[in-house]
Amino acid sequence: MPGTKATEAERREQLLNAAYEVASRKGLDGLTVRAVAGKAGLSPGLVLYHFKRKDQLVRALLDWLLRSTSLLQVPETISEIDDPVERLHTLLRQEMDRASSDTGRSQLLFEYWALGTRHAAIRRRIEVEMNRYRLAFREVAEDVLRSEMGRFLGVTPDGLAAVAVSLVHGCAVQAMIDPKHFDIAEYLDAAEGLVGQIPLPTR
Amino acid sequence: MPGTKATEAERREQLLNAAYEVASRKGLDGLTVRAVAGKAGLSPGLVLYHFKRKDQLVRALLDWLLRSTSLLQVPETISEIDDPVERLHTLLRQEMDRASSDTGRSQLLFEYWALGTRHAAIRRRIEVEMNRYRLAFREVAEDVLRSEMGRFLGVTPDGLAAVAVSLVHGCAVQAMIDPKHFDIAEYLDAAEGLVGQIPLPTR
DNA sequence: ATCCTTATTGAACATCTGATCAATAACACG
DNA sequence: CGTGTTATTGATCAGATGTTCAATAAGGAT
Repeated sequence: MPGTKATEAERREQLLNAAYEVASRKGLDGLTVRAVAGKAGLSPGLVLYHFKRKDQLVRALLDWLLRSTSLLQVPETISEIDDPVERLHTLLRQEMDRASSDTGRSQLLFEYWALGTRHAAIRRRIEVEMNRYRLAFREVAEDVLRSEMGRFLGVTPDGLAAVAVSLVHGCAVQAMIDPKHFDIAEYLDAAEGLVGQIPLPTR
Repeated sequence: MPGTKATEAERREQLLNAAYEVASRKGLDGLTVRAVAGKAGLSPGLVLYHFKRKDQLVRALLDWLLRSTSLLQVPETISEIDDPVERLHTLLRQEMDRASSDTGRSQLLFEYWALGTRHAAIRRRIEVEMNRYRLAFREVAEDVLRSEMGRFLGVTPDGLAAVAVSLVHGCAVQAMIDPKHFDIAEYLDAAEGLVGQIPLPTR
């Protein structure tokens, strides 16, 4: 009674897509072997044939998530900007917009984040991603500090990068939990106003 | 075979204490009726006698958590500070220190936060707490903007307050997930350096 | 002492979960 | 066409979990 076969890669991808749909609707709690199988129109046994245990499916879904949105990409349009402060502004703006629009994916990543608190394997995966993210900001932060040495006394590139990361995460989280009281434009203005008080382009 | 009785309030408190111990060790996933009963040395049936359903226990534990650390308290030592910028600095420092030291409680709150994404009742509870928190910062933020009008163009009190909240949460989260790469002193300096570039007291 | 309310117990039930596995058919290959 | 490999199925198991409930005793009231 088996159905048509498929290559390992194809089936895994199909199952991961199903897993994402399930998890993004029902959360990580609702992510069950049977639910994934059902969503994919396949049998429960098959899910565990391709992912030996459930936690391997959960980890694979996290990898899939991170792969399908490599978290920070600095497009040429940004790296071409001359003024470092304005470059940081633009980068922050881009990331906050993305984080606060992509609510579905952000929610799921948020759940993984909380899960990482207890499960070392998940935590490690998130650590490296967070590092990658922070380092991308660090480069721009270095330029900012170099170009305006006197202004930021005692501020290190790492510190500034960590703060930038917080601003993005904080934006995503507040937009997720309490969208009504959260005005993203105001938030952006405040964030940019802090990181170098330069008359902003008309808004 | 029943054991000694207790008043409703006492038993609830005892069970909530047990629930906290279980949840802070095993996470919200590990928070099970039997585990709570076991930790309290009572029977599983009794847990559901006092909290009719499990999700009521979960909600009660969240209330208990929030009650036992009313999230932001502005002590007189802070409200007495004259300079608004320095007042904001001190408040930020206090909150970041607390958030990054109290890791156990912070972790649990973080899990509730993620849970709120899916469960409206939890989310609402967190919303009001987040509002309370943000409003406390808003007052100080207003003073800062009033005292240095020219410096922060286009920055509103709400925006600045939201950013301050992000800085605290971001600090807590980064300290939780990746304590190795997270230097809190650097982070503090960077955050303070942004919120008003004033020569810091020697560090 | 006796009664009555009720807090407490622990067994039992129903459900859901991850996991196992023998049976089966799809497919590649000779 | 025949044969062997293996992807697929679905029933099944074992364990955990939330919830119910009859039985029981504890403690206050009379």
